[in-house]
Amino acid sequence: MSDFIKVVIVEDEKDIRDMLMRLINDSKDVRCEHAFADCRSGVEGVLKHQPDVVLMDLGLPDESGIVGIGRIRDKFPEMDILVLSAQVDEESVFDALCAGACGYLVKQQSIENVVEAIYEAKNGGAPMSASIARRVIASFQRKPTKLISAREKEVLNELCKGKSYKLIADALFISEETVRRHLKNIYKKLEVSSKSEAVAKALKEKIV
Amino acid sequence: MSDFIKVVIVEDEKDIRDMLMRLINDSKDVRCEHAFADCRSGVEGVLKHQPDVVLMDLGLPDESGIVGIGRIRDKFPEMDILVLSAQVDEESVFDALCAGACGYLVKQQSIENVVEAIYEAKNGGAPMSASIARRVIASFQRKPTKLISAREKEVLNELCKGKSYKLIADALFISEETVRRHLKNIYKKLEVSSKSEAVAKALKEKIV
DNA sequence: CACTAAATCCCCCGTTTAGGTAATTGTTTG
DNA sequence: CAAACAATTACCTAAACGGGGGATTTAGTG
Repeated sequence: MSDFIKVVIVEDEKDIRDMLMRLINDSKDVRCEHAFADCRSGVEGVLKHQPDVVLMDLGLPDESGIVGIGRIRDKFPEMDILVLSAQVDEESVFDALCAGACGYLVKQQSIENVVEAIYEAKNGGAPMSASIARRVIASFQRKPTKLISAREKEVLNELCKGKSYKLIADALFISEETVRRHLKNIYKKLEVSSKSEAVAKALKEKIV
Repeated sequence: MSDFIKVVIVEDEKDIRDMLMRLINDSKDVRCEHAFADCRSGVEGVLKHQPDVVLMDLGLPDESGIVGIGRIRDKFPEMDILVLSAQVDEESVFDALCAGACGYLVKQQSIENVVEAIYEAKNGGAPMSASIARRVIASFQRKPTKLISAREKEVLNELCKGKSYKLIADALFISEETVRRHLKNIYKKLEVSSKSEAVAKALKEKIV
């Protein structure tokens, strides 16, 4: 067993791949001996060599790195997978994190810090480029929804606990009829037509 | 207008407060002239002095820093609020982020890096102690739920779109009766008894 | 002061849903 | 191979729900 942090790279651009390898192997405590240029062989290589950390690109020629992350995750849930991508769109970021990445580096911003990020990942952290981190945090924050009134929000809140009309009525000390009326208004405002739809929308849009 | 990043501290322990102030005022580009020892006066001070960054403790004598964060957020949504707390429990972390914090530093781990974190926050980042960052990221990942079968997961998926039995049946090319049956099983497994409850649970527990 | 919006309560009616019981067909797995 | 489980369909009933009316009170706003 070596003392090095073993790294595998999956990245299609040869220049970047080589640069990453050099950056890593010039640093102490980390070592990269295997790098792959597409997703399928990358995943295969990762499963075979079982590194401590994977550096994963997203825009790969054969299939998205995101599905690769999922595959690796299924086999080795403890492995640290760091995304290193040029893509900064909402969907790529969150899909990658949902798939199991433990960090997300934007190529343009953080490629020189990749070794530092590897240390951080091994240290139980979650290295992210600043802009990514901010967006991740922002995703927790409720967006201000003028549409729904305060009282309606309370009703919606109870609804999201899965309560029936009757239970909501009890919780808010109003009649079942009033709950029904609020729900009608909420449905109109959210453009939905059932409790489950309303709950789904409310939770996804972080209204509650 | 000064060129300094203006910082206000809200922290009840005098020793820490003083140390933070020294750390900040010994660094360049940042300056702290106001510090408060409880939440209410802290919020008041923040609203009055309108700093660029707020350093906020959570365990304050009068009320939780979390409500303070919310109050500040309501007035100045663009202000960067950094939590600096000893509390590392799940609830404190996520409540603080939901309330509007843009970063979370664990006192024991990151107090020396507080100035660095302030720079990072002003730079559009979201400074977090390593363990916090990892937990934030982990919260995106679907927890492996053996309980629900693959087919049931599909049904649950459609359910989370707010569909009726009939529409789910159409979407999955099965009879309404089968949908009903799946739902019954899902309800049992999730320990719920209605569509909205199931949707709420599925989305909150990230089953879908 | 009139107007509006929010919150409250009421009725009706048809549809949807939840829970019970039962049965058939594959697939997986010990 | 038998047992267990997943997926499928069926029927019945009472309760819950969604959409359609209408009404009152209070608070805020032009």
